[in-house]
Amino acid sequence: MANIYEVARQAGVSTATVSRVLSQPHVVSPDTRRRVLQAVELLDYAPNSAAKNLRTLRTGKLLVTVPDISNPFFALILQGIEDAAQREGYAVLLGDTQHDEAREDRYALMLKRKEADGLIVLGHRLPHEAASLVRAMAPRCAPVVNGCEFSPKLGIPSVHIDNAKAAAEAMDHLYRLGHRSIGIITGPLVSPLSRDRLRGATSRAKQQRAERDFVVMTGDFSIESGAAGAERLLGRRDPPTAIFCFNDEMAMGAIETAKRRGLRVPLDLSVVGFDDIRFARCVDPPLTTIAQPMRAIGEGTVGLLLGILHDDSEAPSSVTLPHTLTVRSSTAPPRANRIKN
Amino acid sequence: MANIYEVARQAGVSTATVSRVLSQPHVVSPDTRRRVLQAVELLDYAPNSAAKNLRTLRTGKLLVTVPDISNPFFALILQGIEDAAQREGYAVLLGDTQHDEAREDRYALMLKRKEADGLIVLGHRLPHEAASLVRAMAPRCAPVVNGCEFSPKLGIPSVHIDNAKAAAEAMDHLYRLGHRSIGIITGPLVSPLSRDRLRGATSRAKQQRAERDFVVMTGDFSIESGAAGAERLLGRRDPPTAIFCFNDEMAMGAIETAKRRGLRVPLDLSVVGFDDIRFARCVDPPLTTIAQPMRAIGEGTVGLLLGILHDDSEAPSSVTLPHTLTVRSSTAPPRANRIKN
DNA sequence: GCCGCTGATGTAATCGATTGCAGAACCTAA
DNA sequence: TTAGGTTCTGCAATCGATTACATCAGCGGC
Repeated sequence: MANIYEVARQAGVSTATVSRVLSQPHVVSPDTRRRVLQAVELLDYAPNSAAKNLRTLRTGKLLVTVPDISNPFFALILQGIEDAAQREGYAVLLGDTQHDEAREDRYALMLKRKEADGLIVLGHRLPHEAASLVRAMAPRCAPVVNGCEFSPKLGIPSVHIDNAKAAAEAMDHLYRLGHRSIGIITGPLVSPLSRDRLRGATSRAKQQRAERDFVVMTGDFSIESGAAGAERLLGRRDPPTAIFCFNDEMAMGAIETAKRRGLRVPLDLSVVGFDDIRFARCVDPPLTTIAQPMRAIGEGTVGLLLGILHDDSEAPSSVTLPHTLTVRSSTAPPRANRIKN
Repeated sequence: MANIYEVARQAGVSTATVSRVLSQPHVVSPDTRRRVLQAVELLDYAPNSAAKNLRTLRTGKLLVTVPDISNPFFALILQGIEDAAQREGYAVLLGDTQHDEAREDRYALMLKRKEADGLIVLGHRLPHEAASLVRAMAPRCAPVVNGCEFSPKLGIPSVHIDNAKAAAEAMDHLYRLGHRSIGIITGPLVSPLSRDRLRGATSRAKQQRAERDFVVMTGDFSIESGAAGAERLLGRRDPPTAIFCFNDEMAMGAIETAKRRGLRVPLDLSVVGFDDIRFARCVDPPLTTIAQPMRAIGEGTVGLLLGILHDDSEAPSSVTLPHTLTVRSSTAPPRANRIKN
C-alpha cells in the first residue's frame, strides 16, 4: 500500500501538506484539501502507525492484563474497558496471564518497549517492570491502574467496590434469616480482594458472637473448588446451615455438592455467591449474590488511566463503586429456625 | 528511558552492535556482548517497538475481532487464541465489535495502518477493509482468517466444527428418545453458522418425515431470546416435546420459561443446547448439549494465520474440528412415549 | 509604495531502531 | 610475504510519518 510520499506526489504537494490534511484539515486550503483527499482515495492510503508512533511517542493502545478471560466476571470488566477505550480512540492489547507471574512480567515489558501508552492490571500483583516504572516516575503518576483489587501496597489508583462491606452485608443477610453456623469459601488469600471480603465477613461473625460457628475454607474461584470446599464443610460434625462463597462459580459448585449429598437448597442449606454473573440466575435455585458493576469498573479504570495520560493532574485517586445484595432463591431461614415457627 | 544510542555510548560501541547483541548475540564477540549487556542493564534499556516495527514492517501483533467477549463461548476461543499467540511471540489486539458493522470496519482499518500483522475474525462478516485487502492480495493469501463461521463466500480460511452434522446429531438424539415434535431456536440467520445448523436439523426432520412437527424460531443467542422463543413455542396449540437451542444460553432461557410455565425438564420438555460452555452443567437439569472444542478452535485460527504470515505456502485450507454430543439430564423420552412404556 | 500581518505550503530534522556493505584485525596456508 | 578467509564491528541508509521553522503570496492600512 502507498505511503505518504506517493500520496504527496499524486496530489502535487509536499508530505507535510498531506499530513496536515489528515490531522488538521482546517489549516489547509479547501482546494488543496480536496486534491489530497482524492489522492488518498485513489491510492487507498492509510498512515502507517509505526511511523506515527515513533514520531509522536504515543501508541493509542492500552495494555490490559487479566488473570483469566474465560471467567465471565473478568470478561465483563474487559468489555467495559474495551468499550470505553475505543470510545476514547484507544485500542486494547489483551494479556491473559493465567495467574502466571512470568506472563504478567512479560506483558509489563511491553509497556517499557512503548507498545502501549498505559497498563490496566486486573490481577492482584504488580509486575516487576510495572513496579519499577511506578517507582521511576514517582512522585508523578505512572500510567498504570488497577481494577477490582484495591491495595495501597500496589501504590497505584484502582477502581473497585467495598469488598469488606459487601461481604458483611452478605453475612448480615444470612444472620438476619436466622442462620448461626456459616461456612465460607474464599478465593486465594494472596489477593487483597479475598482478604477484604474475609475481613468483612469475620467482623460480622464476631459481632454476632458466632465466631465458633464460622468456618473458613480456601478456594480458587473455580466451580470445582467450590464443590470441594462445600464437601469439606458439609462433611463436618456440625455442618453449617449456610455457605457464603466469594464468587458465583464456587457457589454453583457448592450447590452441586449439596444436591449430590441430598440436601435441598435453600431448605437444608442456604448459599450466597458473589459477583452476580449472568448465569447466577440460571442455576437452580437462582443465586442470592452480591452484584458488582463489572462494566462500570472496566470503564472506570480506563477513565482513571486516561486521566493520568492526559495529565489532567486532578489527583487520580481510587474509586469505590456501589454493590448490591441481590436476593434470589438460594437463601432462606435455616430448617431448625423454620420448625420453630 | 534510554535509547539505543545511549546504550551504545555507554558500552563504547556502535548502535549496530547493540542491536546485534539483542537480536543475534552469536555474531558478537563474548567480550563486547558482555559490555553491551551491562550497559543495557545499567540504563534499564528496552528497544522501542515503534522504531523496530517501522524498520522491519512487522508488529508482532494479531488483531482479533469478537462479536461479544462477555459470551463465554467467545471468551474461551479468545483464550485459546491468546495462549497460542503468546506462545508464538505474538500479542493480541482485542476488538469487541458488539455485532456492530461500523466497529468491525474500524478495527479492520488497523490492519491497513499496519497496527497488526494479521486479523482473526470471529464474527460472520468480513469488514470492507479486510475484504478489499483479500481482493488486493489474491491469489496470494491475505493474513485474515476466520473462526467458527465457515463460509466459502468470505474467501478466507477458517477453523470450525461441522455445524450441520452436529445439529443433525442433536436431532437424532431427540428422535431416538422418541420425540416427534421438536422446536428449534436458532441464532441470527445472517450467520452461516446458524444456517448450517438449521440445515442439518431440517434435513433430519425431513428424514423422519416430521417436517410438519418441526417449528423454527429465530433467537439472538441471548438468554432472553431463548426464554422468549420457548414462550412462543410452548404457547402453540401443539407445543413441541423438545426444544433444540443453537446455544447454551438460549437453552437456559428456554428452561427458565418451561419452569415458569410449570413444566418439568426433562419430564415434560426436553431441552438441548449447543457449545457446552462451562455453566451448561450447572443449570438444573444439567444441559444436554453439543460440545465444541473452543480453545482448539482459537489455537487453530492462530496456527492458520501464522502459516500465512510465515508463508509456509502449504495451502492453508480450512480446518474442521470434532464436536461431541454430551448427554446430560435435560433430555428424556417424551411423556406420551413414557406412558406407553 | 512599503510595512506588517495572515494564511498556505514547503524544507528538512527528527523519532529509534535494523541491516547491507565495507573495512579492520587476525589467522592460515602456500 | 602474500593471498584468501573468518570474525567482528562500524558507517550510514532506511522505514514513514510529524512538525518547527522558513518562505512566499496576497492584502489592508497608512
